[in-house]
Amino acid sequence: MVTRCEHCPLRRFHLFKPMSDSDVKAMQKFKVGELIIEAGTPVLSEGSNSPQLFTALYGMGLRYKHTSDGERQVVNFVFPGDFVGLQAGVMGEMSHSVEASSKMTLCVFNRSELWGFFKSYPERAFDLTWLSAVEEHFLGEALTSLGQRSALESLSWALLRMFMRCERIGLVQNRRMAMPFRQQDLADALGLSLVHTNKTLSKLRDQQLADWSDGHLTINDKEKLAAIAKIELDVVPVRPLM
Amino acid sequence: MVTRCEHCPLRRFHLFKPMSDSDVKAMQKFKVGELIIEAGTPVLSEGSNSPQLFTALYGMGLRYKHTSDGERQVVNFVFPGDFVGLQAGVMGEMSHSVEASSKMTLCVFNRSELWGFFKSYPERAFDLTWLSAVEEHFLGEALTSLGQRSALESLSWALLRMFMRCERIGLVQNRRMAMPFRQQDLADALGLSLVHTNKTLSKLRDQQLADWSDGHLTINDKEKLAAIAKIELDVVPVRPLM
DNA sequence: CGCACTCTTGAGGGGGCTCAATTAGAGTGG
DNA sequence: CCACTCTAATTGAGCCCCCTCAAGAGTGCG
Repeated sequence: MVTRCEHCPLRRFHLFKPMSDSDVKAMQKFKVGELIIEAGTPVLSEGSNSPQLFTALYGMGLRYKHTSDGERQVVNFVFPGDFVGLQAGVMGEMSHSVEASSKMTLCVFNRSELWGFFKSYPERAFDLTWLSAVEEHFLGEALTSLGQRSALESLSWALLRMFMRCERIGLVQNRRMAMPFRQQDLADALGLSLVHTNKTLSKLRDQQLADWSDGHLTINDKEKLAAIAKIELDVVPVRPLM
Repeated sequence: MVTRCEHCPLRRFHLFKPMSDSDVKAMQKFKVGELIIEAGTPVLSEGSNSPQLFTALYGMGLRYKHTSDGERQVVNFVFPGDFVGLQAGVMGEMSHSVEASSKMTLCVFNRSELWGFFKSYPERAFDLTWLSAVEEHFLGEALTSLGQRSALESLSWALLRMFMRCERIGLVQNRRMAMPFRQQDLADALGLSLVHTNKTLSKLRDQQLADWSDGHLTINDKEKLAAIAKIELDVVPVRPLM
């Protein structure tokens, strides 16, 4: 049972730029199916030349790279509405891997049709570039977080960012959301050791700022957390949905 | 005296994806002039909604963000051939600022024509997306560098990256190139303190690995430096030139 | 019940931070 | 031509945040 784009459950959220009817039709023509995978399954591999592109529909995952000494850097997290595989689509291969952290459903597109898609639907091509720019924006922010902030600040930033992203797509109920990642994932994202990540998370819990345990994140006071993270609360930019 | 795109001095370098005649004509129609600025001059400001987009033709600059506590994070460096302002073009505003570190010449494009450009030249639109993906790739690498590497490794990585980038566009002569940045710029890029950056640069100099002084960078043994930086030597990806 | 994975907590050491002072070079103006 | 200023690079001293090593506890699974 494949969801048709006109019934896409994500479209209604204001996080996404509104789509015209012709946008929706274009996507429906481009979409070739759905992929359902279990937690822990790889979606795309670094260096691979995948024939497919995806949009996350349900579930969460992470993007990561391997360094030559076997370490892992988590580049970003994947939430519903995120587009996956653009690099392979235009550059020919992925510079990072993507893997599911929970059970995921992804819309599948054929990479071979991407070029025709660009020609036929310039508005959507524009949106794809936009999306890429949003991604770049986010990485720039992550870089800043990593370069300038203490562990407490970095973790506050990361948790709050994820929380606010998920709020916008209806995944937060009662100030609580599912967070299927491991502490190691967040540590690898922020360049911290697992041990120190754990201790800092305890600190956030003790101070009642953010409680991440049992696979769920609870945030009661976003203002306080934002003050520590040194970010504004109103800055989840609107982005296109592909 | 404005350079016409068919005489663009950058096109001949293999760093860039070859351009077809129609590509060149498209760019010539899109280009509205050149901007020449002195070192220290801002090109684009964070949050600004610039009416113009640029491609660096000569000179170097840097991209940076300000954090709410007044610190500065250098996101990336700008070299000839880099496209500047894409974020403003698609998202409506820049998420970082760009400023010249040396005297620069930039090709100028009108942002208002970007949308028409996308419709008229889908190949070029595709290339723009590609470029954005390259940028994302680079930021991912930077994130890894910052998150996983020691100061010595990070600095080796950064210097070697810049050196190899400039080699590809003919700016290296006799293993030596102009490097108009300040130590503070590099420190802010890598999330290091100025003091420690300085001491680590001395170390690289003592070990005869990389000598950056008097505004010039000399690298004699790329292999050794690459070993420290933990990167391969053959990985400056081909990218489109806009 | 043993193995694997994740989270947790303690102890000790070092890489990179901050504070502070000096040197060198480039203007600028009297 | 020299005093004054400003910016960039340099070097020393002391300290702390975060790292590594190590061990233990909780949970799910074959």
